[in-house]
Amino acid sequence: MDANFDHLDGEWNLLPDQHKRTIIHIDIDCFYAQVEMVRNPELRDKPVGVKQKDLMVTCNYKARSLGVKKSMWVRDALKFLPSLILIDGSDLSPYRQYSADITNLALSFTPLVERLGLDENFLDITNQVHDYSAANHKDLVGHFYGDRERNPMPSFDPCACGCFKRMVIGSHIASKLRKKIFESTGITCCAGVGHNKLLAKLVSGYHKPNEQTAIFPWQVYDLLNSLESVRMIPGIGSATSKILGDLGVTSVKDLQLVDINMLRTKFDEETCKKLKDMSFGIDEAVVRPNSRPQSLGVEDAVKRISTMNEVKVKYEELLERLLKLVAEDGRKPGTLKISARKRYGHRETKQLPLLLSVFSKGVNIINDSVKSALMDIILSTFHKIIETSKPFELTLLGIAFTKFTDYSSETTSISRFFQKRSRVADENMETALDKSQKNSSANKFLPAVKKPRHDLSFDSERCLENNLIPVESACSDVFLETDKCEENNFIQVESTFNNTLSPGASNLEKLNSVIDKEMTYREPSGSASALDFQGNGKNNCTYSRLTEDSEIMPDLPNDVDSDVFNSLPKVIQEELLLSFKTTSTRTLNSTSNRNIATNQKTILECSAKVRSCVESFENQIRHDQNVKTTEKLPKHLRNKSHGLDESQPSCSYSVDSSEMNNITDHLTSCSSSSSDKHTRSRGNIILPKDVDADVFYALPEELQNEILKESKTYQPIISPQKNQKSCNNKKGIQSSPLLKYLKKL
DNA sequence: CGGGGAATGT
DNA sequence: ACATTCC
Ligand SMILES: Nc1ccn([C@H]2C[C@H](O)[C@@H](COP(=O)(O)OP(=O)(O)OP(=O)(O)O)O2)c(=O)n1
Ligand SMILES: [Mn+2]
Repeated sequence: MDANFDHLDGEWNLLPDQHKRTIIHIDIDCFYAQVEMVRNPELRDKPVGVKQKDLMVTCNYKARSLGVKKSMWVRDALKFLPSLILIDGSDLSPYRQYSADITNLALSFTPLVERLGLDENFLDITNQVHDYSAANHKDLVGHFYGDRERNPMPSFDPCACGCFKRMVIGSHIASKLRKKIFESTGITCCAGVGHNKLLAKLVSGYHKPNEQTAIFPWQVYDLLNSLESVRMIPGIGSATSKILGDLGVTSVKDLQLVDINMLRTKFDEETCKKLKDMSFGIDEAVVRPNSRPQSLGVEDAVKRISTMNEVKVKYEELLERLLKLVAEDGRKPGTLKISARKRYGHRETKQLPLLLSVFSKGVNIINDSVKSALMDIILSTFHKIIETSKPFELTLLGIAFTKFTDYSSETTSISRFFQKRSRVADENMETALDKSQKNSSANKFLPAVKKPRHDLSFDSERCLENNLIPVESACSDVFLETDKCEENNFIQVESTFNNTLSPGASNLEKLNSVIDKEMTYREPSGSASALDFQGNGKNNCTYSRLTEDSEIMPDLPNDVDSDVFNSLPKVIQEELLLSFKTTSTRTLNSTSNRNIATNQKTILECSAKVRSCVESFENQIRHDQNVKTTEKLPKHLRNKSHGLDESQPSCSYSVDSSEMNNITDHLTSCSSSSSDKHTRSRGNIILPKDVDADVFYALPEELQNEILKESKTYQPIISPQKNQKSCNNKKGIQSSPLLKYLKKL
C-alpha cells in the first residue's frame, strides 16, 4: 500500500482531488426582493428594496441598474432614488418558506444538498453525472468561465479524465434545476458548476442575474489569479483577511506565493493547509446534507424598550411568530433561549430546558394556557439577565427554541433514561416549568442535559453518509426518462434515515404501522408512496376505516420492560414511543454502470490555457511539498490512497466519446408552491405546508397528530455536525472558524 | 441610522 | 454563555 501510494504520489499532487466530483451551487437573485416581487407582481418593473429597520438589506436588479447598492441605509437609498419602493422584510417567514421550497426542489435531484443561509444551496451531483457518462461537449448550457474573454470552447477534452463532460452534464442538470425552480416558484437564480464547492460558488455569480456558469479545471488558475482580495474566497472573512493582511497577503496570488511558515505563525496547521489549497482552487470539502434546523428563533431590534410592559408586549409578539414557525416545523423544542441587548452593551442570552409537557398536545395545537406558560418562563428568565429593579434600556429582544427532539437519533435522552431506570430523576431534572409553576410532580424524565452521541469516527461517518445517498431519489425527472433505469441494480443498505419524505424512513414505517392498525392504506401504483403521501397532494390513495377500534399495543424494544412502560403516564409513553429508534432496511436503486467505454485519445496539443493549468499545478506541488515536510501524513492523502486501491487510476488519459443522451423536458407540474400557504390553517391547527389539507382533515385525530409530529419543513437528511475535535492546540495559535467552511470531512 | 437568523467552536 | 462566521 505504501509502495503503491509512493508510486502515485507525484500524480496525486498534480491532481489533488482528481476533479472527480461535480458540484452545483445555486444562489437566488436578490432573494428577499425577488420574493416580494413574486408575491406582488405589480412591483416587477419597479425598483424595489427590502428593508429591515433602517437598513436596506437588498434590492432588485431594476434598482441596481439605477445605481442602488445592497446594504445601503434607507435614507441614503431614498435620497439616491426617491422612486425606490421599500418593503419591510423584518419577518423572514415568507423567505424561509421559499427557501425551503427551493431546497426541496434541489433535493429532488440528489439527497446531497447543503444549504448556506436562506438563498444558497450546494448540490453534489457526482452520482447523477456518473450515471450519465456520455456527453456531447458542444451542448454546454449557459456560460463557462473565460467566455467573457471570448476564450473558445475546446474542441476536445484537454484533461481527458472526463471532467469536461462532467461539467457539461452538470450544466444541463443545473439548467434543469433552475427551470424547475422557476416553474414551481417563479423564482430565478444563478448557478455555478465546478468540480468542488469553492469553484462552483466562485463562478455562480460570474453572470448575474438568472444565468449560470461552469468552470473547467484548466481555467481554475486564471480564476483564482483574477481575485484581487482573499476575501473573495468564501470562508475567509474579515478577521482572517485582516491577519493575512498583516502578513502582506492581500490578493489570492499573494496567498499562493506566501511562505507557509509565515502562515504557521498565525494559524494552526490545518488552517494553513486549507488556506493554501483554497488559493489554488483546491477544496475537498464535501457537500454536507443539512439536518433540519437546530434552532428556530425570532428577534426584533427596537429603538428603545425600558419598561416591563413593553418587554412583555414585545416578547408576546415574538412568541406568536415563533410558535408559528415551530408549528410548521413540527418538532418539539427542548430548550428555550431568550436574549436581550442593552444599549451600548452586547447581547446577553440565557438558555433553559423546556418541559416537553408544555407541548404535550404537540406543537400544532397551541392554546392560551400554553402561551401564558411560555410567557411566564420567558419573563422570569428575562428578569435573570436584566436588572429590572433599576432602569434599563434595551435595543433588542429575541427568543429561540433549540434542542428539538431528534427522532432519528440513535437513542434519545429520554429513552436512555428509561432504559437505565435505576438512575431516574435527580437534582438536575429541574426544568423551566417546574421553576416557573412550582409544579414539580409532573415530569421527572425530561433530561436537563442531552449527552452527545457516541463517537463514530468522523471518517467512517462521512463514508456512511455518502453510502446512503446513491441515486434513489435523485434526479428522478431528469434521469428516469432515460432508459438507464432498466439496468438498475438493487443494493441493500442499512439505513438510519428517519425521514418522512424519504422512502423507507422509519418514521414513515411508524406512521404506516399506525395506518395498518387503523386504516387500510392502498397505494395506487409505483413505489414512492412516502413522497406521494405528503408530497404533492395529488395522491389517489384511498383510506378506509376498520370496523373496530382496537387499542394499539406498540412493539417495545427488547430492553424495555412493558410493565414499567404501561405504568407510565400516557404522555410519557408517547414520548418514549417517539424516541425508540427503528432501523429500516432500504432498497436503494442504483445504476452502477461505471464501465466507461473509452476511446484512447492522446493529448498532443497544449493550449495556453492548459499551460497555465500546468503552471498552477507546479505551484501546487511546491506548496504541497512544503506542507509535507512538517506533517506526518495529511488526512486527505491517507483517505485518497485508500480510495485508490479500489478505483481507477487518477488520470487515465482517456476520453469517453459516446454521444450525450438527450435530456428531455418533462417537468411534472410541481409540488405545492409557496402561494397556497394561507389556506392551510383551520382553527388553531397550523398545517405543515407539505400536508394536503383535505386528506389531513379526513383522517382520525390520532392519525392527524401522528402526521403533525412527523411533518417537516424541508427534508432532513443527516444529523448535525458533531464535535470531532481535537486536542492538539500546541501553541497559542489561531484555530480560526474558517475551519468550519474548509473542513473536508 | 447595525437586520434577522443559523451554524459552529470554546 | 459567548464569539465568529456566513447569508
Ligand atoms: N448580511 C446579510 C446578507 C444577506 N442577507 C439576506 C438578504 C439577501 O436577500 C439574502 C441573500 O443574500 P445574497 O448575498 O445572496 O444577496 P441577494 O440574494 O439579495 O443578491 P444577489 O442577487 O447578489 O445574490 O440574504 C442578510 O439578511 N444579511
Ligand atoms: Mn442571492
